[in-house]
Amino acid sequence: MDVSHIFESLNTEQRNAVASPSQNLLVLAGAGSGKTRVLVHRIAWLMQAGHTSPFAILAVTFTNKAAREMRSRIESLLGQSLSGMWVGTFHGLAHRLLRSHWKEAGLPEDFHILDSDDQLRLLKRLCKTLHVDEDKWSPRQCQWYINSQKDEGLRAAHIEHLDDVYTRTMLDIYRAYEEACNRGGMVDFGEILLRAHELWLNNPQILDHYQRRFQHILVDEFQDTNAIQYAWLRVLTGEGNHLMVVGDDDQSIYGWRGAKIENIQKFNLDYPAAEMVRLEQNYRSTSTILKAANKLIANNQGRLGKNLWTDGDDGEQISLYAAFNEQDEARYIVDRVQDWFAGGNRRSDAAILYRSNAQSRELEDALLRADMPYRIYGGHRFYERLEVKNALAYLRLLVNRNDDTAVERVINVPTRGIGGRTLEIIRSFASTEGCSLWQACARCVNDSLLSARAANAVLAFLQLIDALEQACEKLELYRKAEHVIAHSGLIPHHEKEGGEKARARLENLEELITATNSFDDAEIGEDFDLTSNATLAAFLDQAALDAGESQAGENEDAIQLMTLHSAKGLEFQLVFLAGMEEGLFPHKMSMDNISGLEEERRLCYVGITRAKAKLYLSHAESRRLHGDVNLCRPSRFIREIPAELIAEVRLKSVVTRAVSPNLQNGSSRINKLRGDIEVPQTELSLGQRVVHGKFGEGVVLNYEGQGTNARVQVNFDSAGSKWLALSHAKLVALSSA
DNA sequence: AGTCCCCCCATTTTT
DNA sequence: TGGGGGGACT
Repeated sequence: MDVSHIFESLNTEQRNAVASPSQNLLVLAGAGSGKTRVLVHRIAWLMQAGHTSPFAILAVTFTNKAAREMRSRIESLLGQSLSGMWVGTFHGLAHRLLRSHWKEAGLPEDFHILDSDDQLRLLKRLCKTLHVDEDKWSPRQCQWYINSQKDEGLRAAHIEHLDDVYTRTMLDIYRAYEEACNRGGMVDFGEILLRAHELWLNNPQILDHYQRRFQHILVDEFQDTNAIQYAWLRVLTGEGNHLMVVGDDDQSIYGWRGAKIENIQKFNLDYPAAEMVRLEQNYRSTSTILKAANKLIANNQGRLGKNLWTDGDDGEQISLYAAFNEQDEARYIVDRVQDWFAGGNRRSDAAILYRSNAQSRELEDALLRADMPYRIYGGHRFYERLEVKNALAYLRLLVNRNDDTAVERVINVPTRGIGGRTLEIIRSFASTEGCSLWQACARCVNDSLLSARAANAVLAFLQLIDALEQACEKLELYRKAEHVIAHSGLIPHHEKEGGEKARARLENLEELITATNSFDDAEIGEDFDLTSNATLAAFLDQAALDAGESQAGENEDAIQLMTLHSAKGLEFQLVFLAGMEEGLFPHKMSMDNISGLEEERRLCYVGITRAKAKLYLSHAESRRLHGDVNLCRPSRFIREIPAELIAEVRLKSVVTRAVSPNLQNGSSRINKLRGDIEVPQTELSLGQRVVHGKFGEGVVLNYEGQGTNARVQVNFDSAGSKWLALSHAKLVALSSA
């Protein structure tokens, strides 16, 4: 068969990777080097040149979005549908295994998935029951502890009873949590991976089956795998399996949630004969941007090593703006975006990236003032919104009455007179009898364990769910959703909140119906009966495992705002890295140890390499944080970029920054370059008339503090009265004429 | 049961 | 500075 079309658009290294005969292959793919392309073409190559059946291929990604994109790109390259091929996230694939082999995995057939919100609610209740001192151990902390242990592949029983209070307390809760999950048939995200791993260890015949089946295993974003994901892969890859992993150690930015950069750095230790292919040619950015990225990341130790290059031009210099404060920074950025848009470009080709979400507010304000459409990524995901989760809980009860999480959630939403006291009776009945909350409800009503009023209310709830199920029995999935939302009382309940909030909630409920309507059961395969409970259950699983991409206003031409973390994998013509300040980026929580700092540096590397044509860096000399003003030094990352690549921006003109090697203090250099704005501070006195770069002219009203802490209050003619840090405000004294 | 107020907290986020 | 959660009060 002619397979030349698979190679046509590839460079030499990409071809080497795609057609590699090695059993184990590590593709070290720099940013913008065609990583997904190589994966997609490799699969096409396996199928067309190697006559590999799609059934023999397993492709793993981290997000559902990446999985969908990969599948559709392979399909369009091959011009055929790939229904037999397993393409999905670690969680999605592991979940699929558990559904097929629930018995061997020690799960009930109707087990359901606990998302992080459900998990937290459960932990809150457990902490109460166990009388854990909430001031010392927050449920959030427990959640973090349990999830990190599971990420490491550890169950409570595996952990040593160290003699410190922390471990002991956490273990008590972990054990109680495991027990509750087992009793209720609940599985959290970490548990999905853990069980899937154990499934193979405990059932050699099942493992053998999948090892035989998946001759070729491909993993994307390998630098993000955590211990349990890696262990799962290790077990799956037996004697004869072929493993290809693609990743970039320089883009590992999720160490804080368990990702092990060592997995990629030490790949050749576990797979000794592994071949390594480097993809270093970059098709995204200008040479200037790549040089900056290369130099920056060279400061990290223990890298596999890689040097990005391009055929293309140098492009524009990187612009650096030293803002007076965060407002000035935002204003500057918005001005640049307006110029860009006025120059005939699309707003959506520009992105503002920042380290922490709190930074978005100031930027939003400035964008709003400038009447510039914007879109913020992140925030609550669709399926995690309160109203959506409420509706899903009702739907879950149709499938499984014994879903305690769902009962807890909606037994009194909307309010039907089942208060804390009643619920407490039901809960304790359930735990002494070892039955589900639903069963406890029914028996408490029958055995008259509740007051007449409470009993009526509980009965009404039970009857409501039964009635909903009956009405839904023969309906298609989206009709079910429609009916449940309409008759659960959720609409008036959320309407009552009033205002914009209520409107948004009702819209989301509508959106949920749309989502059920377009739910594509192709992914589950065989079962096409849209009215079956199985279809509903499959939808609910998908809702738990998929963030729900749908975002409002997706088609509007808007500038993109997001954290550096969520920018990974994306690219934009124009990129702003805002808040390049010590303590913010690198963040103060991560800068006191080498590994934290190096991860921050990788994050910066990710940010820089998002830019195709033009990169702006900015930092504020003072920034309001948690209410009070902080003076900020420019980020060390700015200094790690060669000075000749950077053009410093001043208010009215652009000057090229002088090349001055190895200056220890970046800000002193900056001040030197701005010598013309600097002013001897002794000239200021009360009543003195001054001019400020941003606020214009004003009169000194007051001052306090000394040295670097000195502040002056100035009453500006147009901007009103402000307190300014004297060492940073760059006030120029005017003759008092 | 619902509202209001106070106190505490404050990186990054996917599944 | 501001949002969320918990407790107390109506």
